Amino acid sequence: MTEAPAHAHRGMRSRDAILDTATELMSLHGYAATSISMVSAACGLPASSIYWHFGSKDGVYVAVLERARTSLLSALPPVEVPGADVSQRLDGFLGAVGEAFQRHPDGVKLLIGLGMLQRTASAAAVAELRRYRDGLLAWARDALGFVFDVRDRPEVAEALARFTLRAASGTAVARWFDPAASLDAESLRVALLALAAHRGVPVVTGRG
Amino acid sequence: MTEAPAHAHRGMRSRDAILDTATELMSLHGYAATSISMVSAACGLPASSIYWHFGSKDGVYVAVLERARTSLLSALPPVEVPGADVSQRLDGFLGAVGEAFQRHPDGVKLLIGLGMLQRTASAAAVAELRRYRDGLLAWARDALGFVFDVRDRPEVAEALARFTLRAASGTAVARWFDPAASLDAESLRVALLALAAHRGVPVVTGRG
DNA sequence: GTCTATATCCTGATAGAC
DNA sequence: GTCTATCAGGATATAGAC
Repeated sequence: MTEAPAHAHRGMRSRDAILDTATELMSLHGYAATSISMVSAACGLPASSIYWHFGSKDGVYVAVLERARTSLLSALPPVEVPGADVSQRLDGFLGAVGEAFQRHPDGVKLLIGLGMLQRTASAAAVAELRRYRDGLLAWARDALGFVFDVRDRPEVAEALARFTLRAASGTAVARWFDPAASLDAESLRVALLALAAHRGVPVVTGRG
Repeated sequence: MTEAPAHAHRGMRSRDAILDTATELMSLHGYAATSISMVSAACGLPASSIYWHFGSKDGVYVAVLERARTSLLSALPPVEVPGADVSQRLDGFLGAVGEAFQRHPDGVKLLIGLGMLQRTASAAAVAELRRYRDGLLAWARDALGFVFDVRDRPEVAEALARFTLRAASGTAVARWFDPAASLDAESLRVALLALAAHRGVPVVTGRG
C-alpha cells in the first residue's frame, strides 16, 4: 500500500507476516485487547516496522479485515450452484457455507468480535467491516436466488440470505462456549426449505 | 458483596450506579475497550470507589454479567407457556423471547461481545459468562419442551433451543450493522415448526 | 525497510486522609 | 464509603541511525 515501486520482496513478506499474526491475535482476543506490542512480539518484527507498514493500529485492523474479506469471498464458489433440483442445489450451497465456515474461522470471528467497536475504531474500519458483511450477504443472496430459482423475487432470496447469515453468526458465537460447535447444516436445510415454502416457493419438503 | 453489615444505603446506590454505567459502556465498547477511568468519569465516582466495591476491573465485569443474567432470567416468563395447541404456545414463546430481546439489549450484547476474552478475563468471568448462556439455554429448552409437548424427548427440545439461541445471537450481531434489526419471529416460527416436524413431532405446519 | 531508543499518554491499581 | 494523590507498567506512536 505504501511500498516503493521497485522490488520490495522482503517488505511484502514482512507485511504478510504481520498480517498473519495480527489476524490470529485479533480474532482471538478482539481488537482492543490486541496490542501492537503483542503483535510485534509474536511475529518477531519491531513495533516500528508495523507502524511503517500500516501507519497505526487502526490501519493494521483495516488491512486484516480487508485481507480476510477478499480471502473468504474468493474462496466461496460461484453462485451458480449446480444441481438438477432445489434439494441438490441447496445441499451444494450448504456445503459451500459449511466449508467456508470451517476453513476460515478467523474471518467469521473477526467479523463478529470486532464489531464491538462503535467508537473505538475509525470510520475506515467500520466501512471495511460493513463491506465484509455486505459481501457475504450478497453472495448468499445470489446463491440462494439460484438455489431456489427465485432470481425474479429478490426479496425472498434476501430474506433467506439474512436468515442464513444469522444462523452462521449465531453458530460462531456458540463456538466461544463450545469450540466443537458446527454449522448444523441439516437444521439449516430444513429451515430454509420451510421458509421458502412459506413464501410460496415450490419445493419438496422431504429429501427424497 | 463486601459491604459492612450495618445500614449502607449510599454504598448500595453507588454500587448500582457503577454497575449501570459499566453495563452500558461494556456492552457498547466491549470489556477490553472499557477502562475504569471511563466508568469513573461517566458515573461521577472516583476510580478508587470502583475498586473499593469490586476489587478489580475483572470484578466489575463479573458483577455486571451476574446482574444482567439474573435480571434477564427473572424477566423471562415461566416455562409453562399457556395455549391450547402448539401454534398458540409457540406464539407465546416467541413473544417472550422477542420481548426479552427487545427490552434487554445490553444483556445480549454483553453475552456476545464479551465472549471475546479467551485470555483477557479471569476464570470467574468465563464461568459467569457460561452460567449466563446456560441459563438462557435451559429456559429455552424447558419452554420449548412444553410448547411442543416433548418433555419426554429432551434431545428434541435441546436441539430446538440451540437453534433458537443461535438465531437470537445472530440477530444481535446483525444489530451492529443495522440497529433496527429485530428478531424476525415469523421466520423463527416457521423454522421451529419445520424442525419439530422433521424430528417427528406432530405439528400443524400452517397457522390455521 | 528494519532496527534501537524514546516520548507521551493512559491504564489498572493502591495509599491514606477524612 | 468516599475522596485526592500517586505509582509502576504498558499503550500508541515517533525519531533517526543503518
